[in-house]
Amino acid sequence: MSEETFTQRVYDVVASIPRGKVITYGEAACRAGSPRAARAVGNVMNKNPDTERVPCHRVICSDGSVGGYAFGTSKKVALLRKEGVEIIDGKVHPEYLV
DNA sequence: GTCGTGACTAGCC
DNA sequence: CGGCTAGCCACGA
Repeated sequence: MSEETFTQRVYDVVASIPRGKVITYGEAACRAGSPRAARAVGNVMNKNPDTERVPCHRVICSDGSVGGYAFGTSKKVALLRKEGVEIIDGKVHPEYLV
């Protein structure tokens, strides 16, 4: 149970993000147990095999930019907007952060 | 055990 | 405001 790796932990954290909200890679990394592993989180998301189970599109950069997406940043933005997240100039409003 | 990789972050010019 | 550098972490080969 507690043998979960950082990767497994990230999936759980991202999956716990409420719809219509987003968090930064640093925040996800912090919840995963490594506040400095924002980059590692990105790696996990990129390898994320279950995008439907893990809404990796709800993870954005700390500066508000959408960041990247395995299916294309454009797709990520479209999904966020559908969830109710307002994005301007490619940047998500900080109030949407959980 | 070592190296390379990447959807990051913060600081500096 | 915009671009670049250096530092950071976890995973696979």
